[in-house]
Parts: sequence; structure tokens; C-alpha cells
Amino acid sequence: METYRGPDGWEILGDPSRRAIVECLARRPRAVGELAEELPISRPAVSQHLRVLKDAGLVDDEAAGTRRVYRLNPAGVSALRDQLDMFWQRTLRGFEEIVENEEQA
Amino acid sequence: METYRGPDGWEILGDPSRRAIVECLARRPRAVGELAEELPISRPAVSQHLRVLKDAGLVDDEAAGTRRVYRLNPAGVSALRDQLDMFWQRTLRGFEEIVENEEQA
DNA sequence: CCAATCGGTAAGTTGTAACTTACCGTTCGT
DNA sequence: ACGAACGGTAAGTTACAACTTACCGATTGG
Repeated sequence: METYRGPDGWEILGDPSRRAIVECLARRPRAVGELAEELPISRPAVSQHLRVLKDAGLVDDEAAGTRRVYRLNPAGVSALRDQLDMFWQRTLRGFEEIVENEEQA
Repeated sequence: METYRGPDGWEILGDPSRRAIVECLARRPRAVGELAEELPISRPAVSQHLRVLKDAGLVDDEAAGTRRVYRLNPAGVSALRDQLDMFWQRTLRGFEEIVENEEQA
């Protein structure tokens, strides 16, 4: 089915668990198990989400003994932010013209 | 499955067809059939997306003969925008502190 | 070493959202 | 009044993403 393609920023942050992980990592870096404790999902599920976030460049990971610490990647975050902003710019340009026209009526 | 709940802004704009519709309506109001012509999906599919967008307060519709013209609802759009911004604010607060700390190292 | 901790991966399930086709009511022009 | 255009809705399918459990390798401490 899938009409268009590409795991863009919307698809990445479209998942609530992923957003929770991002917010969590924004406060401080965490190991996988720590994240799982704070979320209502299993550790493997967290692992899979982290994979998506890492592929998207949103997080970096670092081995620390048997643990693996994940942290937000500032560059990735701001890139994603920019990507989403583009949608609003495209949408709101042209749109404000319409609003102005209608407010005359 | 679904861990959290609520058709929030992310779920609404998470769908590419819906984003395309919003961008389309941002340029100018359109009838359902017109939208369907510009999109690679059927007219009923468009109708269903419009329902979601209308329930979310993102679009308004107006009967015009046998046709029904949809247009973006400015208030809804800006409300949605604000909702998404809240995520970034929550995320980026606390996060910039971390970035600053790391840039010292 | 051995046991324990930690995390990634494989495999399988399952709910759901995005579509389709088919149908029906409404509006309008002639 | 009839046919055509238009759009909403019902019903069914289907692809997929988000989970789960089970397993396995790697690291570490005693």
C-alpha cells in the first residue's frame, strides 16, 4: 500500500515510544536497560527503536563495559528539526496569502 | 499493541497522503475530486483522510452544489503547530545543557 | 574460568491504518 | 423528472510496524 516512500522525520517521530526515548535521552544519556525500565515496553523493543534512531543519526552510542550508553546526537536532532520545519514553511507560505484574502471578506 | 494513546498531531501528519493533502489545500481550497486527481490514491481514500483532518480541526468544508470544497483552517493549523512545538521545547530544554557540558570537554 | 549482566538479533504474532471496490444519497442541469 | 456528477460510507484486504519470547555473544567481576 504505502503511497509515498522514505523513513523521513515524520515516520521516525511518529512513533510515541520513539518520542519518549528521545525525550528521555534529552535529559541525560542512558543505557538500554535504563531506558527500558522507564518505558512500558520490553528491552528488545527499546533496542529496535534505538536502531531506527541511530540509522536516522538521531542518537550515538558508546560501549561502556557490558553496557551501551546512548545519547542524543545534536547534529542529528537539529537536522531533523530543520526537515520538519521545511514542511511548515512550504505549507504556510502560500497559505498566509489565502488567510489574508479571506480576512478582507 | 499501541503503547500510548491519542491521535495527536504526530499521528495526523505522520501519514504522507495527509501531508500532501494539507500542502495542497494550503495553496488553494479544493473539492474532493480535485484533490484525488492530484494524488495517487482513490477518491474514497481522500475522503477518509479529509475526515481525519476535519475531526482534528485542520480543515473546514463547505458545500458548493454537488461539490464540497475543503480549505485549511488557520486556527487548527496553528494549534497543531503549537502542539508539535511543545515536543521540541520539552526535548531541547535540558538537552542544550548537556550539549554545553560536552562542548567543554 | 565461571557465572552473571547486558544488549543485539531472530522469529513469530497481531493490531491497525491505509487502501480498494461497491453502493447509495444528494444536488444540479436539461 | 431523469441522468449525470459528486462525495460520503460500508465492507473487506492487506501490508507493515510494533511488539513479544527465546537465544546468543560479549564483557566483567569474583
